[in-house]
Formats: sequence, structure tokens, C-alpha cells
Amino acid sequence: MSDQEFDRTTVLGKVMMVLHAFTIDDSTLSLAELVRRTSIPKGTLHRVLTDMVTVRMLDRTDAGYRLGGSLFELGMRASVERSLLEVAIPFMEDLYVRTHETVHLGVLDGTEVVYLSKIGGHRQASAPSRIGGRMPVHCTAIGKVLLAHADKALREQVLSAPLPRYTPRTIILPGPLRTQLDRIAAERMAYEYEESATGIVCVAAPVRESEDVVAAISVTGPSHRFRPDNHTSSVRAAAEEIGATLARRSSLLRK
Amino acid sequence: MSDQEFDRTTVLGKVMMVLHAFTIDDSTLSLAELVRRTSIPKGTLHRVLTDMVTVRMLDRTDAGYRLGGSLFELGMRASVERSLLEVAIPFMEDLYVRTHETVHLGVLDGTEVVYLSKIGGHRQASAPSRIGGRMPVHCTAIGKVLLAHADKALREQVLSAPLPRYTPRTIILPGPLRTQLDRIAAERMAYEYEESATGIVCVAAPVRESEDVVAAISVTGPSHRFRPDNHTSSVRAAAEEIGATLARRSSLLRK
DNA sequence: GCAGTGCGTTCCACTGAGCCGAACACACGC
DNA sequence: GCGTGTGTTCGGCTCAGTGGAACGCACTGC
Repeated sequence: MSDQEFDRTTVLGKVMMVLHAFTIDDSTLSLAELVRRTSIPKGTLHRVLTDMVTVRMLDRTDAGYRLGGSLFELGMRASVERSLLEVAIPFMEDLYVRTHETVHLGVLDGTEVVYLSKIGGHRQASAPSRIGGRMPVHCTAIGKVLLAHADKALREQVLSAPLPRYTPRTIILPGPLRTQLDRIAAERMAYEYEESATGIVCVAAPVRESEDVVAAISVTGPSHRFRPDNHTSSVRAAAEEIGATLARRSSLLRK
Repeated sequence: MSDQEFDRTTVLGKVMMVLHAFTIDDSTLSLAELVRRTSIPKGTLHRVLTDMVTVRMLDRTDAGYRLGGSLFELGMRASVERSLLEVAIPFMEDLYVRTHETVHLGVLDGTEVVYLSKIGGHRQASAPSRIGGRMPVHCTAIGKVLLAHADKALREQVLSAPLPRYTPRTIILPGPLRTQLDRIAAERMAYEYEESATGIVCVAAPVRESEDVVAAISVTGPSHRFRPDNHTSSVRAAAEEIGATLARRSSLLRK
């Protein structure tokens, strides 16, 4: 999903290519850099960029272009993600207060996890996740729990592609991963022991809105002091409460 | 800023008109409804919408169209808002734990406040603010503190336009508001007593990144039990720490 | 000094992507 | 049946969008 292809001929396609040229830790990109990344002809790109600036998708700075604040605002209006967030945040806080470790909320998009929120005090540099960022499904607790409850097709798609190694403990063989996913699907909890980054471990549970798994919530901590299985029940409880609140809310809206 | 005008003739203009047709509490909109809101010819709009769906700006559902999850992701990559968020969240948590009241983080956009984040436990239905939502500057603590530190031009623009009344206590006269803004600019704190919604009061402080006011942080509570002036120093401290962290971070990046 | 390199910007003749009115298809309620 | 609300398709016109090429400018380093 990261190497998404857009139609070069259409305006919208170009716009999306530009937007996706920004990775999560680019703040500003120059025209030349954008030409390199998108391989759109310089003249055309220049015009597209100025157009995007006038509609406030991009901000112009001395150093180049950056994603505009109005995008943030629009993103927050995306209904699914927003209502999930609004409902989940209080429960994430509870979990944080109880554990004092980093709490994540993530959804599945394509074959990757997208993090909707991440809270956890000041000392949390360790985890490589970022809000709005992506991580692979096969080596994160949230990813595994989402994959375990996803439909067969997606599961097989992930299992049949190579599973990139991130640490010595990353599961890179389809066989072991498959059996683990089966167990996760059965017990509705996933664990990660230094599979995405050395030094961190994680517990995750699925958030279900009337049978559909719409997201997953997790607690992450440093391996030396954090015991995932001690927090199984709190994480599960939080996930279930979020699901219940979502269901209550959407049944209200339906009237 | 809400009634932004876009160029009808250009593709991007139409796209933005569609995106902005979604208000904060629309989840899905039908083609017909979008025709009404944007007054783009039906045939054209239909094509634009399907284009937007193929680039994943919109999701198609049985009921109509809704803002896609990829927008959320893009929005989160908007550098300014994102780094502000990442830095601010831990301090907002501190403030929440200390006060157990709703904590807001907002920035100025045009003549309105946009909320970047809002945390606070389960019982917080009261405040009308929403993440990614907007509120007027003249009747919120965050708004007033941002306006007080904004440049003269903006300040006069707001003061010369009519100030809509939200509650009996909303300040609708330019004179009193001006003197209050002067005081706020001097003491770097703003208060709100049921000016945007009855029953809630608020304290806010400016977040300054090396002299520039980039955002504001506030604590909001119900008027019957919450005394804003009791929390002045914690709010100010949080704002200053956020500012200091931002400055430290950006000086690191500069190398 | 002056060639070399990388950047942003402007220009302009060409062309097909985008335009939109009109016709069509379907599902309702009365 | 007939009106009214949806969403979808069609096709000929045309101007918005295209991109190669040339330009200006700020830097190197020699």
C-alpha cells in the first residue's frame, strides 16, 4: 500500500502522488526533491504545487512545500477514524493511568497497521510507532491481532509474501506465523516479544463493534520491566468497553 | 474561513469543494446531497466523486460517500500540527492527571480556533469542542489567548466584525473585548466564564516557540466545581514546557 | 573572473482530460 | 399510472492542463 500507483495523466493522480511523496518525517520538501520523488515534469509540477497551495493543501515556505494544516482538519473529519478516536481516548487514558506504559490504537489498512493514537508519558522514545504512521502486520501485536481476525484472503496474501525481518525475533516463516494467528484468533489476544524492535514487548486485543473487528488496542513497554501477560485482562477489558461504547453510539445515530 | 471559496473551473477546486462539503458531524453524504451543497452539475460531480474514490480520498458506501481513511493519515503527516501534537500530548496527560478535567490544545487558523487534541475522561459531554473542530476566537479562552498574541491586523479584523452571541455571557462588544485582550497579552493567561457554552469555564495559556505563539493549551471544567484561577500556574507551566521542548527539538533538527 | 551545477520560475503551442446537459434507469410513495 | 427522489451513462465541444525548453539566480570551486 505504501507504493501506491496513481494515474499520471489525471490531475488528481498527480496531486495524490505529491501528497504521498511526503513521508512521515519529512517536514518540508523542495520542488526539485518532489520532481525526483514523483518524476512529474518540472514545469507541470510547479503549476500543480502552486494550485495546491492556493487551495491550502500545501503551505509554501522558504525551504519548499509542506502539508497544510487544512489537511489535518480534513483528516480529522474522516468519520470512521474520528468516532473511533473520540470513543477510544478516554479508555486509552484509563489504560495508561493503570499501566503507565505506552498505549496504542491501530486499524488495518491494506496489509499494514495505521496508528490512530498513541499515548504514554514522556519517556517513550523506544517504540518506532508514530501517530498516523504505519507498521507491518506480521511483527506487531496490534498487527497480528488484526490479521488474525481479518478475512482469509488478506491473511493468505500476507503469509504468501516475504515477511521482512526487523529483529532476530521477528517471525519470518509463514508456518509458525499461521499457527500463532490461529491461536490469536481463538483467544482474542496477541503478544509481541521484541519482534518489531529490540527491547520492547506488547499485548493487544481486538476492538469489536458487533462482531466486526474495527481496530485494536495495545500496551507496549520495555522488555526488562514489562510483563505483557500481567496486563491481558485490562487490555481486553478496555477493548471490550470501547466496542460496547461504539455499538451504543451507532445504534443511537441510527434513529 | 468556513465559507471558503474555491475555483469552480479547476479540478482541484471542485475536489476541495467536495471535501469541505463534509462538516464535522456528517459521516456519509449522498451524491444528491453533495450536488446541493456544492452546486456542481450532477454529471460532473459524479465523475469527480468516482475519481476521488479511486485515489482513496473518499470511501464509497451504500449510503453514499464518506471521507477516506487515507485523508486521516495524510492529515497526520502535516508537519506543524503533528510535531506540536507529539510534543504536547505527554504534557496534556500530566495536566489531565493533575486536574481531572478536559484539556485542549488549539491553534489559530484564519479567525477561528482549530482543536488539535482534546483529552479528558469519560464524562465530558459538556464542551462543544471536537478534535479537528473549530470554534470562534472571541468567546473561548484558547481563542482569546491566541488572538491577544496575534498580529494587529487579525485582531482588528475580528474586532470590527460582528461578534456572535453564544450565551448571555459572551462578550459581543468590541470595546470590552479589546481591553480584555490587552490584559491577556500582558499576563499571558486567558479565562472564559460561560462565554461559549453555559456551564463551562476555562483557563488557557499560550504555547510559545521562541517568542512566536504557535498554539494554546487550556483546561476546561464545569462552572459549579471548577475554579479556573486555581489552575493558572499548572496551565502556564505546561504551556512553557511544551514550548521549551519544541524549541529544543527544532534546534536539534536544524543540525 | 567564469564555467558548472542546482535551484525555482516563466512561456507557449498543442491536445486530450475534463466538462455538463440531456437522456436513462431504478426505487419509492401516493 | 405518474411524480419525485435517487444514481448512472453518453458524447461532442473546448479550454484547462500539459511539458519541453529557455531563463534568472544563487551558490560553489577553480
